[in-house]
Amino acid sequence: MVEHIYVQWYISIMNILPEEFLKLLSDPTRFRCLMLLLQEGRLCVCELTHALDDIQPKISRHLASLRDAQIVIDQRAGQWIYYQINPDLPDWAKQILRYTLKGTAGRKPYSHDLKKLNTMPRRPGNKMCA
Amino acid sequence: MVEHIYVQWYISIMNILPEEFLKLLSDPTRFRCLMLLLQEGRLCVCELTHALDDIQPKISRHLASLRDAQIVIDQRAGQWIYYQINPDLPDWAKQILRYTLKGTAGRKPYSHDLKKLNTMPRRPGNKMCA
DNA sequence: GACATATATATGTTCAACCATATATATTAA
DNA sequence: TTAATATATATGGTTGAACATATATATGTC
Repeated sequence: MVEHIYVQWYISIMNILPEEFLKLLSDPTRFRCLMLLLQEGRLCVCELTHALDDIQPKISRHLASLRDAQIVIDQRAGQWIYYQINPDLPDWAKQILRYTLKGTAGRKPYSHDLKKLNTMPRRPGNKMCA
Repeated sequence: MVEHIYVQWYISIMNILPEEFLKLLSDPTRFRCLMLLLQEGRLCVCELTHALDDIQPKISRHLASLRDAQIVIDQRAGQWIYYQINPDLPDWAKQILRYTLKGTAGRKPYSHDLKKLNTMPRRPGNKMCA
């Protein structure tokens, strides 16, 4: 007699509200993380910390808010926790990310972030993470 | 010898930053206005005020911030000032608006806003504006 | 004057930044 | 195996700045 309460959970990911989605995208730190994840697929906290040249608690906190909203998902691999954009994101949300990435093309912090990531000395998986 | 300073102005509209664009979209009031403008093309302040069922200074102030960022443009017609989405917006920004609109389909405040607008008693252009 | 819109000021709330600390895993050595 | 240490990530708690709201008032048009 109470089963109907749980039905909603199966489509919970489809119910991300545009207002919530845009709110989370509107923070520069979160946005930069998402742009990198969109291009790289899968990054751990220390990689994002290095790429954005910022402090770890800050990055971790923003990733947590993205995870709470199910915009990203996390996955532990040993010592590292990898984040990636939720593949079950509704199409409209994926398209927004895709076009925002176009908007960042050749722009100030974004292209630099990607360069910084790719020149990171010891990427995780190889011994230690910087 | 100083002409090069002014060259930048001609492409100023193309230089809207994704971070600025998303920040402005992240406010519910501004976002609801934009969704209506996207569907209706051209609306005055009193129409938006009626549709969102909110107070005029609030709507006006948010429209001003959108205008300052050149996301919308305004045009006076008698006592009314009409707003519309800037047709010179870069493609990525237009696409974002297009897909956010999809995200609002059948959602709580948005579909109601459009109904409220279309059932507005005296739309401007016809005598008085409610 | 009546209506439409804009702006000024004050107030309230949200939220990001920061520091410190906690948890978890890995590594090394005894 | 256990202990000690290093690395990776997460979270509490506080502060301050940004910003949205509300009220009042100003400007502009008919």
